[in-house]
Amino acid sequence: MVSRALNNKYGVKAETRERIVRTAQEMGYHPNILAQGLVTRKTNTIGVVMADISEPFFSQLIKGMNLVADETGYTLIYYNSYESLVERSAVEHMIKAQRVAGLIIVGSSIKEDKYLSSRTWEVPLVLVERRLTAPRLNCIWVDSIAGAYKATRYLIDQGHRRIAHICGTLDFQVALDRLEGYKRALADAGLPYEEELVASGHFVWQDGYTATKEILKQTPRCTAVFAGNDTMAYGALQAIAESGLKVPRDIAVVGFDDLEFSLLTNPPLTTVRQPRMEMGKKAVSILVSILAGKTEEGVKISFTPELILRRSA
Amino acid sequence: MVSRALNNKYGVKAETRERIVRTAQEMGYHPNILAQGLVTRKTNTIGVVMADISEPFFSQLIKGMNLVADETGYTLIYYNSYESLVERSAVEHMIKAQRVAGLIIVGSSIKEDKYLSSRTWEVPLVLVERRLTAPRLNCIWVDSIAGAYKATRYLIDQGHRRIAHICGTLDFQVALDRLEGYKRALADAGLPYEEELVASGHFVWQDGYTATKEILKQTPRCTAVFAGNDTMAYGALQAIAESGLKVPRDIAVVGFDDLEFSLLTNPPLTTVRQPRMEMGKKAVSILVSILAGKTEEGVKISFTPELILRRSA
DNA sequence: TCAATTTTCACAAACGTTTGCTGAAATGGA
DNA sequence: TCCATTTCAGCAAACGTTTGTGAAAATTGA
Repeated sequence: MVSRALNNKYGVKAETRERIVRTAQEMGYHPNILAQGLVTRKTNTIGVVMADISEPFFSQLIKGMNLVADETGYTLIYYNSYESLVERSAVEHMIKAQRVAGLIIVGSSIKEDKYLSSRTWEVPLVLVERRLTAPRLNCIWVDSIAGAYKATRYLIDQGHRRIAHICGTLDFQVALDRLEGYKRALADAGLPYEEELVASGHFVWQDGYTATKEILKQTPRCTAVFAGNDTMAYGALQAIAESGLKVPRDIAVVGFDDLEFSLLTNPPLTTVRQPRMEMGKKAVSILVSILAGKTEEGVKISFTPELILRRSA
Repeated sequence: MVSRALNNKYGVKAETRERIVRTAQEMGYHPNILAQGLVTRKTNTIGVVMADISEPFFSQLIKGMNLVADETGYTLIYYNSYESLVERSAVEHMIKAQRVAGLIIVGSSIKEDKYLSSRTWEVPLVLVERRLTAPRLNCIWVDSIAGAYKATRYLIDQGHRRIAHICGTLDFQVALDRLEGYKRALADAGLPYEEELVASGHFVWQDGYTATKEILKQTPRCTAVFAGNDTMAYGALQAIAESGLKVPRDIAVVGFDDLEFSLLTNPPLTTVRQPRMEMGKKAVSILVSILAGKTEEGVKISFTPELILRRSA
């Protein structure tokens, strides 16, 4: 019958199938996706949960996800969990009400770890920017420890001895990891870890700015700042400029992420690049592959970040 | 029965309804959205078509749309029409296959005008950044003519007499409008319109950069550049900096859009602000209102942009 | 108390697919 | 030619809702 013909199932002569497909085309037939979902008990919808879709960090990630979703015939729906804790209801909602086939959760807080790990979800979960050990959880992340190590090591190799670090919210694994990478690089170079050189922010411009202002008051002054992300590095650049100091002559600055705008700062920002579009693509393709039964759950993929040398360090 | 109780329909005693709702809650009941859509023949899905979701211009727009969609119980699905012409199939696809209840199309090219205007669509269409007269089409746009007029006028008032304009792709109404606003301001001030002071780009950084490099070669040199959007203004700033000239001392620069980064350029960019989040909110709320039958189709809403004075002009 | 009216409740059809099942037709081998 | 096997076609059930319809129950007015 028609359904079997269009879906390439058994029991239809090739010639008949072709005729059916052709006339369906002519009649402008499009299957009703709702009826399909209802009877097959699965949808072609993937839910994506992230903090705030408007943050520049996410744009390339989203683009990558959309690209692969288009190719594979899946539809993405986005949910903003502005405060991380709301994420819980977001997850339930997407699974229960929206009937998503799978879920991608970007950059959840470590506070959610038990929640995410403790149960087996009705649908496969892909965690981006997280590395959890729970066997059913699929994780994709950039090795932030290695990235931070590279950045710090580079500064040390350039002769810097007092290197400040503005780390992100420590509820997030990436912030912890970047701090860890910073510490290790220091330790490996035989440099002391000085508490007063580490400030904490929330990954936003304002915090990078304020933290840097504080750090600049210290004597002896640091000669380099490694920011936990590019946005805070922009704040650092601003604070340094206002202090009348020159980057990189007086102070070097290194960021993390390599946002598009980092090419355009003054001076262009040396930073650790995360392959954001690649990660987005990977997140969807892994999930699709799991949904198709081609891949076992429990995928763990780590990307290695790259230090991009520009003029700020 | 249960359905009527949960949906607040007639024929259910208040007390019974409450009991039903309560037990439904206890049982963790969530209605199957597909079955609902199937029988009511309508979905709670809104399709959004734009050129490229990863462009910074769209982020606030998306945020605003998501915000209102969440509130009103609608789900947004995004489609990137990388090349504008692909938009056609995108529109068909969303209506036919995805069964969207309505469609928001952001920044379509004027080449698509006949296509969009010529027929009455199965679902309501909201066009953002466009103003078309077709009676069934709902349009939301920023008055780019007024915005460009304000920007140019401001430069004139500051004493500039040779003002360059880098306009965007002239397939887009906003580019035409901004050029028009520029011309009108010139005319009103009794200044000549000089062709060689107008360059054309595609709204991207690189084009702003290249165009400015060219313009700077002219003698007498212009003393101000009005860019068709902020991204091209960033390119202009870069080109000017490389020429050894100072902004705003030697050349003033004004942009259009007021992207987040425009606060962080060197110097911070004077620009025409578009209320992007507001527009996103409005787009969805209008559409929802039309879908609910509360608003007649054919809505035309124009926002007035604001000139944000910073240090680049 | 009884009829008229209103409220409540349950049944069943319908939405547009997929898919198991059954019988018919075609094909192949002897 | 006939039986066994394979291929094909179509019927009907099921997915989980909404909603029209009609019966039963409750309420009202006289």
